[in-house]
Amino acid sequence: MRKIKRMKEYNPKEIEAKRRRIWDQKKAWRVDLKKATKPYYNLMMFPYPSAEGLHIGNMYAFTGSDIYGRFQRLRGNDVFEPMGFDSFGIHSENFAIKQGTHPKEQTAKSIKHFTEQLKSMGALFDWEHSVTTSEPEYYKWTQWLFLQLYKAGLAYRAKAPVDWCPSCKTVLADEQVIQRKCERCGTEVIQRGMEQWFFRITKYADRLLKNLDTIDWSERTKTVQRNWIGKTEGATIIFALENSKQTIEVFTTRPDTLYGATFVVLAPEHPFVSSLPHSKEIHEYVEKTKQKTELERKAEGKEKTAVFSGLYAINPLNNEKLPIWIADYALMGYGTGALFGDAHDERDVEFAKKYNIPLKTTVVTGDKEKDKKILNLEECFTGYGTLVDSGPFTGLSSKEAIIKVIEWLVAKKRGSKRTTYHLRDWLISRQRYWGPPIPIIYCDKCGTVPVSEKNLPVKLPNVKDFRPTGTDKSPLATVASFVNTKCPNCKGKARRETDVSDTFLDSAWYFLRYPSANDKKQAFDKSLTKKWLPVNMYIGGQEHAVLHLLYARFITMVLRDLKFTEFQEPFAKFRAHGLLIRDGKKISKSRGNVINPDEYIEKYGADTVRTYLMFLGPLSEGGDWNGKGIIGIYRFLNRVWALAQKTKIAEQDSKLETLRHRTIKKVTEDMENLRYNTAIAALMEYSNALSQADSISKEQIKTLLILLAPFMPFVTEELWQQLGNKESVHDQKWPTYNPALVQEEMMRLVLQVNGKVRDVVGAPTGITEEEAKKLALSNIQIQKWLAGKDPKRIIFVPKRLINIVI
RNA sequence: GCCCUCGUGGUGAAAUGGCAAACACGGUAGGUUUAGGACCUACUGCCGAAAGGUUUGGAGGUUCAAGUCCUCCCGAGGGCACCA
Repeated sequence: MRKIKRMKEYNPKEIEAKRRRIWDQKKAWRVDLKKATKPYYNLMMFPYPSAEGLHIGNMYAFTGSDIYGRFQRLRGNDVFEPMGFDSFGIHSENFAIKQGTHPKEQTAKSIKHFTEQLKSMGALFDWEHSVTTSEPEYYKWTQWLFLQLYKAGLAYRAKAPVDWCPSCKTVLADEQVIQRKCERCGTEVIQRGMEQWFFRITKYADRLLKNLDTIDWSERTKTVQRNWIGKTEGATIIFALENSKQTIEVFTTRPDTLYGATFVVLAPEHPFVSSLPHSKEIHEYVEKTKQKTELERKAEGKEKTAVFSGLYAINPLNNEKLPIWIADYALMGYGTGALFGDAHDERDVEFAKKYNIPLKTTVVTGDKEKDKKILNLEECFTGYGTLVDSGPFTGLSSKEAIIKVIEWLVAKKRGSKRTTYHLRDWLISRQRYWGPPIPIIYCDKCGTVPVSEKNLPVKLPNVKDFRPTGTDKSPLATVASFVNTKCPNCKGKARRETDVSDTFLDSAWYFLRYPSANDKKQAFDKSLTKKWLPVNMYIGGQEHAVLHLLYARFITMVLRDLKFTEFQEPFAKFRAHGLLIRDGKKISKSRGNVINPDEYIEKYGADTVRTYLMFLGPLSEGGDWNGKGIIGIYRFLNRVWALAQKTKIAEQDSKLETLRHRTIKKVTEDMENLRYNTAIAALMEYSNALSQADSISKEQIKTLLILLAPFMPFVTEELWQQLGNKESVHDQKWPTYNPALVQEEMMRLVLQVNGKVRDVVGAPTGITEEEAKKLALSNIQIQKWLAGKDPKRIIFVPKRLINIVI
């Protein structure tokens, strides 16, 4: 009876259903968060449950992360691997609009479908600690978080030029505008002056930058964040106005060129411009520029436009009179919104030429030919060089001059060192429906009043027409019962804020909620948080480098400053996974090349799909799914299955033992570095060797199953049980290797002549240089190539080769 | 324009400066099978009958030895961008 059962064929569908049932019953993924002694928080980026179902790209990312979690568990850690849903926000809302259903219904439906799919992939997800950002139990605490920032003076409302997406009908954060287009829908954004809520992330710019050196993240991701924060060192220079007490502050990274300044440019939005005596020409220019859309500006091909203000500034260095122009190539959002123009900046030169403003060379290279052109203004030199025609600074190098000019400015109180950042404050209000209402009340008497914490959550009302209005207001503004409220202060009539917060606020703290997911009294439990955070390993998409990952770091720093937590950085280790493509092309609905994971799981089982996805290439590089190769993995599983049915399990063979130890070493190292593709290859070699062997030991097959368990959780468990083991394969100890056994006794010694391989011979691994030389020089092939000549030099590389140079 | 990553067989890809193409897919031949599929064995970068030569986007360089390090160029992908 037993024998018949053992001989049965590999049937993934049956096995996976059975194993899932048993694991669910036993709650095999459960970890006691309070009692765990070796906490290991393995996090992956929770999905937006907005699409028709789990995308193969989601599965790729989750599998990569789950394998790492399973590996850590086998190494004896108490692994906490939660999963949840980022269900609030524009993604889910847009999908609901498209489907013609209410977001609330649609989200519930999507989550149900997603959960089913997620359960089929065989991950360690702890379903008792899941979060759904659109549930009041969750967003209550998102609102609480907003209030903490408000109280700390880090949330403020201000009127500012903001980016508005005409298609999504809401304002967007700076980070959500890519190439002046909406990150979600690709529509060109319009700049509008609107009063909006911001988080003061710029206050943390320096810390966000400096801390990057302390965390173990993919270097690529760090670079993107560094660039986004965009620290620039420079100086501000105070220009006095001619015949006036007023001054203008200008930002520059090149104070060494100040001596050669010939004009000053102000951004049209610069406050000084509006204070100018109103000439019609200036007024018209400013109005025209403001109305220009980005599209029109682009169509003009960056052609600079300007108007002369009629005023002059005085260069503090040499008292020269500089005309002040108003031009849209000066940007209010950068530096001080004002700049000085000189001959060592291409944009300045282009501008000066168009408006016939004189220029003056003050920096040269030292190359005579080149300098001739530079001095004649035939060529624009923007690099560092030596100063000429610069009064007391003449002869200095640019670098010296920068220091000296700043010293001079500071001494004369005409300027100072200054650092600016590309990073802007985080615009978090949205004129949409599907998000957490911002917990603020406006009272005519008391002004802006925060909702009291005990009255949270401010529940999102059920609105029939939830579509964006296109006005400056969220659909919530149309719900009188929501808007009209009492002032928490004076109990008088008051109005609620009707905007909701950005989805990225929901996801900026979800990892803090997971361990405390069922805590009704607080956002996160102090002792649980201390025990489990920061996250040990976070694997996710590189596309979130400047959005989610930056916001999460910011929120974590704020919470630490407010003494809620004790750590500055949320994710100790972060690794970005690559993109899964198909036949060399991006996978997208519009291309019609989407892959439905369900189909493949149905056909081959989740074990095969997981392993195939990881076999495509290194996780960090992504992979190219062409679907054909999946059969190779399926065959591999079948071979492993057949191998475990092998009855000839007997004594150990030393050759296989060497391979076993080598495989353990290779796989362990590859797992650590997320090089799953080569780990799988090594396991295939090991498995193939076992298949071909006459007899294999129990230890050898056990090693195979444990090493394979993170990749193929179902079939390894099934085979483990078939071998008569009572415990789960996933509760075993990761095998260790003996370094002494990794090395084979005999090796292949490569014999080279002048760097070319002429023969390969067997030799003892520990062969000495002398012995190797003898061996090589007596070799017939080598003698043939030496042709009687004496070697000039012999290079011996132990355990590898000997190279004879003639 | 600036910054980052990457270019290796028919395909996905391997390779601490030390035998290029591991592991797979596909292909060819053979075996097995009532047939199909599945499975098993051998071969499979290119030129060559063989000996041998040759090959990692291109051109140089360093080195006994370069896919790997350096310089320039070409191409692909990503990020930033009138950022002073």
